[in-house]
Amino acid sequence: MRHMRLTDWQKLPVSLTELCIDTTLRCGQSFRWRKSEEGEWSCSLNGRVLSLRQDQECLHYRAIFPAAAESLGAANTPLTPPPSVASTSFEPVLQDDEGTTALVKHYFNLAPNLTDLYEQWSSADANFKKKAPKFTGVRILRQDAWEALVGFICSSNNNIARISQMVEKLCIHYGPYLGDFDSKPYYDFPAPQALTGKEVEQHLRELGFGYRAKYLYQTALMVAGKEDDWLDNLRNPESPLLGQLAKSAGDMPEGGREGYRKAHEELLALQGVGPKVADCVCLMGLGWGEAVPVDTHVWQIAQRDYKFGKGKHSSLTKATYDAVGNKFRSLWGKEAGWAHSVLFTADLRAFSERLVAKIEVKEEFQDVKAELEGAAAEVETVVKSESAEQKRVKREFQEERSIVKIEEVVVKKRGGRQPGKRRRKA
DNA sequence: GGGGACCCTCGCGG
DNA sequence: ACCGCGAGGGTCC
Repeated sequence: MRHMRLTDWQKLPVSLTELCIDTTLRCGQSFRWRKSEEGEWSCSLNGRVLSLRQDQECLHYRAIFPAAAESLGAANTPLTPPPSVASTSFEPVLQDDEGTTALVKHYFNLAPNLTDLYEQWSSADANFKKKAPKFTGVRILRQDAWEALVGFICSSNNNIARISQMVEKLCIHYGPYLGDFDSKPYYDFPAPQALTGKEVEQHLRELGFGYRAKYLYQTALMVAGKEDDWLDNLRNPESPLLGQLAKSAGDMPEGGREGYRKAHEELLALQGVGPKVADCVCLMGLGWGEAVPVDTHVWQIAQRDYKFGKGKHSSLTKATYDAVGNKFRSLWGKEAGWAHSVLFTADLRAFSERLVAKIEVKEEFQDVKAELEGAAAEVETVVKSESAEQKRVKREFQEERSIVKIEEVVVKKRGGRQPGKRRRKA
């Protein structure tokens, strides 16, 4: 076991409309972030564990580093030396923190002004204008392309909870061990080479990956067999790797820029990568803002709000897929994929933060109950008038309820008042 | 280009 | 209580 070293909290001024990590880290972009009971988000990233909190004004962050970075991957890791010795053998704290600051700014893609972009998309599209206000601060992350590729190969015909578990298993079984913190082991994301062993496919099947086991193994083989920078060479030059210089990527035709189309096409050659997964990797891993992944959710949005689903585009064929992307690109422009993610998030069932936000403001359990009764009445009327939406609304409501229950537990733990009746046997 | 099959897990309705 | 069924950020053949 190797202990890890914790840096001090640092902060970056960011408003919640420019970045909301509670939304952004849960909306199915990355499947690795976890939120602790204390409300702290964490994820292993670039050889460290990054932790985050956010308040009205700032994003607060700190990192946990392996105690001896130079011995990473060594078979026989030496025991951690005593602190007096240890402090001299590491990089200086200042340097670590500098690196973490740059990583945070880079990973969260903080350069574009999201408020301005929302403004543009709203003036171009009444539907966006209607839906977006409850989902501000949804920002496309600049994830590692390989990690995005793996995550989205796992995503096919799957749900976010299971995808997250699968990705975690990959890190635990194949990722580099970073060290222990609070007597828990941490692992980074595995490189392609780590998944090329002959036994990998069978092992992943045993771990519950299903048919995606083969996709991951085959894709790892293919990527590992190419040049090391193959994937990163498909990046948008306007969105380069950390520390590299940005270059223009040209004007954008309806079908997207040349570099985007090239990247998309190359990715399609990989196992388990179809048009949707390729677009996810282009958008979230390679910095192509015009990539619009069309999945079942987006397809439903396109039918419900953008007049698809009839005539030539009655089913989601490849031609329809492209038409939906083109429609959104012509509507929202070069960052169409960013706008698409806002609407996608607004449609995600897992999102019930409207209620939770109210609870936090009120802080009173009785008020929450009143809120719930009111919500219940609302739901009933909706159900009566819109039978097509009946199931969806009901389920959404039930999920909101379950979140409220979690909040109740928190209130109780804090020594708040008891709920009284309605106690269930555990 | 359409339509199954595909791994697995969970929630729902009978 | 048990079971069949469909859906979950699709892709392959």
